[in-house]
Amino acid sequence: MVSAPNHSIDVLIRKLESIAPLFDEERRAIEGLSVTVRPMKAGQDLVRDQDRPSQCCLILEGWACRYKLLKTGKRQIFSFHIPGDIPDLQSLHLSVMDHSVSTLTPATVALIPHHGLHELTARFPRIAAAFWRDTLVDAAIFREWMVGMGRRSATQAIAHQFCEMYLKLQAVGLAEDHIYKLPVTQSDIADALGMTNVHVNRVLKDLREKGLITLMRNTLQIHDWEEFTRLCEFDPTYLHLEQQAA
Amino acid sequence: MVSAPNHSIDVLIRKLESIAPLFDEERRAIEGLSVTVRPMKAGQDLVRDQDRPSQCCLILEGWACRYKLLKTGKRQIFSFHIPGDIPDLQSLHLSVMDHSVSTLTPATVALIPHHGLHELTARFPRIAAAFWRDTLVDAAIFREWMVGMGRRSATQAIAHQFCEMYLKLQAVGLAEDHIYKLPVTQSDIADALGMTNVHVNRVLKDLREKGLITLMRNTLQIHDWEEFTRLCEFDPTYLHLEQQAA
DNA sequence: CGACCATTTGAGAGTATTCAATCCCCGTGG
DNA sequence: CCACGGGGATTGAATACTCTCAAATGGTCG
Repeated sequence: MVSAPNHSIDVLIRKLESIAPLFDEERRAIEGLSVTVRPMKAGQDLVRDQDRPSQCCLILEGWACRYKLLKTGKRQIFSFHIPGDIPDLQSLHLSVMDHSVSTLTPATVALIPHHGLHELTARFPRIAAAFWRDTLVDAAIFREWMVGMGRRSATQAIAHQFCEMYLKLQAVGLAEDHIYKLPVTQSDIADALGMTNVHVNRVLKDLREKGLITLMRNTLQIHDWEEFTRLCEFDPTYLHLEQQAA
Repeated sequence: MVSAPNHSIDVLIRKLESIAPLFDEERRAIEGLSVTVRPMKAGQDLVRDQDRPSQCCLILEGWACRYKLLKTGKRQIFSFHIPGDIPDLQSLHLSVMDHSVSTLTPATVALIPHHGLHELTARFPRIAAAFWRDTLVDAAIFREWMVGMGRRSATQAIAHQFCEMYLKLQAVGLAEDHIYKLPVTQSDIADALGMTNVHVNRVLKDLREKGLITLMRNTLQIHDWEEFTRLCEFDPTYLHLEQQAA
């Protein structure tokens, strides 16, 4: 754990500015947040179910996920998170965690105390609105995952997941040309989509054999974006990626 | 469509006060919102996918749901809504709807213009925070539904759904003694849980034969709450029903 | 090289779906 | 008052998709 250089929080400013433009004063206030930067190993919990956190985790590098474990040991993953995300932003208003957050890869996170965020959002309603909007997009993604689990075939669900990941990564400059690093295991994907790792493996094999994707050493390439999105009925509206007017 | 008597919005004030206490000034400001009360038939859309609404719908009476239709005609229901809910509150910050909202029963709704809500939340950050918190609970419920679809057996998923509905209805005084009116079809339940109506029917039959529930003429009774919640591993934490301190 | 984890493959079992057909309840109209 | 009509509920039989259990293969790091 080291003291934070102020620019570590730039990734948050960029994220918020992708939601709505910020005034200089607002930007300075965000830069003034006191944060603690912490390196993490893969598979470490950032927050646990039933915790009552006093800080939020901003991901600076690496991937994380939100998940819940059932008594039977089954795991359901709710979301994947990449740099710029604050997976536990909800703890600002819901005191008890109803799920856990953990890293999927080695990662760097910035811990931001709640009181700093509370002051920030109270002083700057536009920042509060931007955070709120971010949690609404989060919820929209949850809904789309529900569609995948409830009403799409396994193939469509996985393809849809890959499309979503591509657009989210592209939005923060971590992907282009329909190629990206996918540093998660097939079991992670299975737990996200409500399948078994065995079945995920078979679907991936099928997608490869049909020439739709290349996936090796954690790098995914979608060969024909148009065809791929048609296959899984991918409509990016729910990601609300277009810049929101002020 | 008739002009709104001010007290029609009381249901919203009660809802918000169940989240966080309000000052008199805040309460008066909410009462000052101009709203339009509209009676609806069952199965009518309140908002549609791709719409750009300029108002939100507060449910005064009846049930509604959020859903999305796939090109194949399959439907996924994301949530059920009861009096006091604003199912499309997200439209305040996300201009384009990524899903639809419709009534499930005859209903009364109050339409509240966005600009009124924007002014209200800008003037009263505590009200904004209460709304935000409400959308966070919404998202928590989405996550729990994901667990149901992804990692619970059909029986557990349905039982869990019934437990959740009971607590939500009880919280607004519409249920007690583990009995409540469930005015939705088996197909609605199926579309909510990602199953077929046929399978829902078989699971319900099984729950009845095991003496766990009584369900007739849209009235559900859970015989043994303790046993029932154990059966489906129901933990109400995710509903965040405890009163939040100011 | 060995340990460990992830991926891959096979075979058999189950759960849920599909496609119909029938039943039931309730409101409407004759 | 009762027949009719329509939506929802119920049931059956065959099918399909996914899971479970197991074993083998492959890759990476110390």
